[in-house]
Parts: sequence; C-alpha cells; structure tokens
Amino acid sequence: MKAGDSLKHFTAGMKMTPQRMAILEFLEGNLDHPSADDVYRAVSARYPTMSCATVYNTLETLRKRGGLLELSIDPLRKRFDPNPKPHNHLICTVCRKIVDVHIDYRVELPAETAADFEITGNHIEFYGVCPECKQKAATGNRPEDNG
Amino acid sequence: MKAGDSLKHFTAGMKMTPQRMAILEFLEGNLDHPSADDVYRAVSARYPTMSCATVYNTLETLRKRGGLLELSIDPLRKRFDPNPKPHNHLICTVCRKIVDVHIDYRVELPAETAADFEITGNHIEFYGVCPECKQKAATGNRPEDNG
DNA sequence: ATCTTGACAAGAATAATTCTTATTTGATAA
DNA sequence: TTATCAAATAAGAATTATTCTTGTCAAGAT
Repeated sequence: MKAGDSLKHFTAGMKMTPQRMAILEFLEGNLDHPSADDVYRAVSARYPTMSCATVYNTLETLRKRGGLLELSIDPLRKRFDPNPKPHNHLICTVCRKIVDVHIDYRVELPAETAADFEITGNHIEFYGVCPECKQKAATGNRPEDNG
Repeated sequence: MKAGDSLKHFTAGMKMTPQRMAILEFLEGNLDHPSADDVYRAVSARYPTMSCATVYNTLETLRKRGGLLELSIDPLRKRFDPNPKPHNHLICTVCRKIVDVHIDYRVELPAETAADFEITGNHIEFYGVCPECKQKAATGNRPEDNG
C-alpha cells in the first residue's frame, strides 16, 4: 500500500464529492489527532462554502467504516485519528499535548471479567507532564488550589 | 477505612456546606461514573436551589485534590469516578455502558518513549459490545451505514 | 464590629455537536 | 447521453455540556 493511501480502503461505495476528497486528503497521513473543527478550518480554506455538518457527517461515516478512530482523550472535544495502525497515547495533563505510543501491550481481559461482552479492541492512555510544562511549573507560576 | 468514607480524605480544609455534603454523599461509593449533570439532577432533588455551577465547582475542586478521576471515556460528556482505587474500564461501543475492570496490568512506558514526560498514571479502555446490544443486533434492527 | 475569603445562586455566555430543510450532486441504469 | 434517485450538501437554527459573571452571603480572622 502506498503511503497516505490507507483511508481509500474504507471509502469503497461512498459517494465521492470534492468536499469529501478534500477532507480525506487532509486526514491522510495526519498524525495530529485533529478535532472536527480542525478539519473544518483546514478544509474550508480551500472550500469556503464547506459546512461543518458535512465535516461531522463525513467523519462519522468514516468512523463507522473503521477508517477513523474517535478518541476520547480530550475532555473538551472529540479527536479523530486516521492512523490505521492501532496504537496508544501519552497525554500531558497540563497542556493536553498528545504523543503517539507505538507499542503493542497485548493486554487481555479474562473471560470472567469480559462479562459476555464481545471484545473488539483496547486503548491505553498514559498520563504525565511534558518537558515544557515541567519547565513552566519549576519557574514558579504554579496554579493555585481554589478548594 | 470505613466503606464509603474515602472522599473524606480529600476534603480536609474545604469549607463544608450543605450543598457540598449532598454532593459528597451522592458520590461516596458510587460506581456509576456519573456525569456532572447526573450529580446535579440527583442532588437538586433534595436541594432545589442547587446551581449547576456549584456542582461543577465542587467536582473540579475534588478533582484537583485527587478525590475524583475525570474520565474521558464518553465523547458526549465528562464522567467522574469517585472510586479511589486505580482501575480500568470496559465500554460498550453501541450503548456506551461502562463496566469497571479491577485488574492491574502494570503497563510501563520505556524511557525512550516517555520523551522526558514525567509519567503519573495510565488508564486502559477495552471496547466491545455488551450482551444486550449483541442481542438487539442479532434480532434484526441493525443500524444502516449511511456512507 | 468589620474585613476577608471562599462559596453560593442565577442565569448569561460559550463551544462543540447535532438537527432541519431545501437544494444539488454523483452513481447507476435506461 | 440522459433521466433518475438516493445520498450529500449548505446554511444556519437548535441542542447540550460546560464555563463565566455578578452580586450576595456566611464563617472565621482581625
């Protein structure tokens, strides 16, 4: 498979439109975990009439087809990951920066814990503080506790 | 420690008010991963003048003190977990039901991958389809693909 | 008694996402 | 090539979750 071609595997039978092609092009090979709004802003630069509903619809269609992973790693918004290889994430709890972790941990759920679920996958989040935020914390401006 | 007493460990120095006590009482021992709105609805049944801002403020105060985990396991809203023991989750991708997984997997990030982050924790999500949703899917009403 | 600080209610404001509706388009088959 | 029709679109209204603002209040400190 050619690099940047992976999403094509999930678009068979989808009606191809200029809008969708622009969205796919933006997503192909994108490792930044963009939000719907990131996609919308990037694509509407070239297609000024692009509607945010179109972006949401296309992302949801791709998600259902398995071409995108919807990540719940940001409490403020959904993030989408077009990286076809299953992987995990390291997240800075201060600035919410996200780093891919390409390690397969092979965690498994014992049958008695799976509670008759049909298991389809897993995702590990590591939490930490990134070097930049550690630096900032060290130089004094630590946030107060208001409790 | 008495069962249902765990949150008390994080409230030292917090000004105690009837509203906060009602919120704490609702959270103590709650294994349902309630959202802010769940807390608000439950507590305002007894305190009709409760403001949603008070709920959000109290939850955020507890979170900062380590008494609550803010879970990003639901793309629609934040969920809060007052269970003080670190644990993982099994999530139905159809109905979003959440089941606690009390297994310690001891996943670790190699130093070269940690990228100078100071690692503070991790969380594993298992994805699957729960028995009820499997049942529904088998009996015919499978959702169409709109792509 | 007054001051200070944190907590409060009420609701406005914001931000992300979904929904609605009329219109247009791409894929299919005639 | 053209007609057809389901699906996709634009535009913006609506919804939902969350945060912010403002004025008030209460408890402890001075």
